Amino acid sequence: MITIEDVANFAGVSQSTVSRVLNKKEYVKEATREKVLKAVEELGYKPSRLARGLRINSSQILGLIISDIQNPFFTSLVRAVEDVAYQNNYAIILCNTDEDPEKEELLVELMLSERVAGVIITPTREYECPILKLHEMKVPVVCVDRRVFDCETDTVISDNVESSFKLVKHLIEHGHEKIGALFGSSKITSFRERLEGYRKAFISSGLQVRNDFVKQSTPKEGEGYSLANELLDLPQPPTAIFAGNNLMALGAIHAIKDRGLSIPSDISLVSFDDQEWTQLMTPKITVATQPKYEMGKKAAELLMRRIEDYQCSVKHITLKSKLLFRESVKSIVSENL
Amino acid sequence: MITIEDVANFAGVSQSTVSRVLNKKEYVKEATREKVLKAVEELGYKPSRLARGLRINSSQILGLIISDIQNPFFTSLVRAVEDVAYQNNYAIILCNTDEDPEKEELLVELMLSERVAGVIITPTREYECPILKLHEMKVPVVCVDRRVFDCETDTVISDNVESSFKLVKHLIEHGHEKIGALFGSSKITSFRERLEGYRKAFISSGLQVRNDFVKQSTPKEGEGYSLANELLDLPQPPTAIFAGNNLMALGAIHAIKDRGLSIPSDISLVSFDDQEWTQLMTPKITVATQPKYEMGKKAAELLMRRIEDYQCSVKHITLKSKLLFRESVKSIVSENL
DNA sequence: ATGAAAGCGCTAACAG
DNA sequence: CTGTTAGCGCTTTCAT
Repeated sequence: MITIEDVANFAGVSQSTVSRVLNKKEYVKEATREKVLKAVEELGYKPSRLARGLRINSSQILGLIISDIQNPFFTSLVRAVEDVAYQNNYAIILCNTDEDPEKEELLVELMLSERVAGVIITPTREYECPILKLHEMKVPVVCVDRRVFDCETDTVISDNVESSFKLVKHLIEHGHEKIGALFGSSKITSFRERLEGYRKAFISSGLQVRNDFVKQSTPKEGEGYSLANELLDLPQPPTAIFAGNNLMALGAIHAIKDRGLSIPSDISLVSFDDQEWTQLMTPKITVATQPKYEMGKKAAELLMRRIEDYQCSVKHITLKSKLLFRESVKSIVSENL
Repeated sequence: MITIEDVANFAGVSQSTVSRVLNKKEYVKEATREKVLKAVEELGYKPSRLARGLRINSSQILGLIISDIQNPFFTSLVRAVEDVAYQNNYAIILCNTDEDPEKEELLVELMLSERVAGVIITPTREYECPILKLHEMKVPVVCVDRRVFDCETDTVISDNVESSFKLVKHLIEHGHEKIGALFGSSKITSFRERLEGYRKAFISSGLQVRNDFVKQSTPKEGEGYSLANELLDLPQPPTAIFAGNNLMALGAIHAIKDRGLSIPSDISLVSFDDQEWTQLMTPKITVATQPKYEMGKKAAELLMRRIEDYQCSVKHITLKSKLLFRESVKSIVSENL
């Protein structure tokens, strides 16, 4: 492996000079600059990012800690972060928490161990979050998709309360009053906010929220399936289901199909995120779609900004979701007349 | 940040001793071992992976270079690699080539720069691949999903020729002779092999392969859409389409829908990978599904093995796909009678 | 079984 | 504008 010393010798200059031209921080005479660049080229020199990192106590790596890369919502987000990271000559280390706070903590420690330049994270809970450790070590952090209340952190989320409100309002306007809801834990702010939107929609319509219709668990497909079954097993089952994320929606759909029921004639359904299947299946599913890529991009930009200036003011960005009204909601107003 | 020196001082031993107990390579007296461990615990010491990496000239990081994380096929693969990597205390750096050989080369250089312990890659082409650079530097490499002919490398792929053969044979058995095919470039071995399977199916049935029915381009949805349109525009369009991957299938489906045609009554379709939408849409799509997670897992295991012993024998693993015959193929044999 | 010391490849004062 | 020098935090001989 060829080192900075080799380059220096080859070019007949000192290591510092090589370092200077490569980091283009200080002035170097044009002639020597060219000599060095030629040596670099000739020798095919690639700086050791490890050595550099050790010296400046920070690697050219960003940590990206998400719930699960297999959730297509996060996939887009990851891609966005990667795109801006690579533009800025950062690599990214990707990790999944699987919504497990202990795993999250281990991963944060990994990030510390790797001396990453910054981390983007979807925290598993709003309090007692390991982000504090990052703050202690002055590692730039930005939260994405979810918020955290232990500390002040740059954040990018979508308008959960509002999109959720609109989705449920849409159901209510179509005559639904018994609306089952499937959410992840309320310790995850996105779900707490969606639940809040759900409640607000009821209240604003002068309706009572029935807590037995609100089911919460791990926001995965399997849980969506069993919680939907619990709803369907109720003596007076809901006429519509509001799924708190795309995975739970998938579970709910399978639960509905497995009972031989159909959407929307037997039961209506709304959910989040415009996955391929939501528009390919019959009926097309009504969803609120978050600007996933944009969220990741903004988060990465906020992180780059804070890496440049650790002291800059904290920003909270809320991006708007788009409502896509499709075919999965049946109007049952006539039945009430 | 607390260092190994702090731990040594706290425990009243030397740095070497601390290093020894932490790397558990050499014998240390039980009593001192405990003292050190207690100090580590007390102080909350996290070794700098950067410093360690610099010293041993290799980080505890694996490089994972894929086409595009947004392709669900790769998503599962990535998850598998991550799972075994973390089990072995490695982190992973994730990158997308977008099928661009230049980008691939840059990414390989990044890996070299980061002194990753090994890399798993889906090469963008079979020859002139930057894997050679990795070999030069004796960095362990394993190819996944695709092969490479420039050098001997551990490889994990699926049985592309065979699964492709079966898929096309299935179409032929249902009376289809005009079968359009959508593939990525033949420089990508998986597509070359799938094309080979396609050809073999024709030959084994005593049929002629019509080259104007074989379309190749970037294996993305957009290209799938336009190539499918080219096929549909033919004076004698095919009665079935064989899509070379899930993205191109999606494009083809949209092309078909946009023309007001329907599957399978107007045109049959088969493809790869059991994505959610393939079984949620009507009709359910007949596919060959590759053991994605298993492929990633095997690849990661091969890599761990080669990291342990760089000289071990090269392995080529081919995993079996499963055929899922569903509703997207119409029998047209009767029409021929 | 343990300590002392050197050095991995780089950057950043500090001189000049 | 450029060179000298001193580490960053760790592992690894080499002694003892």
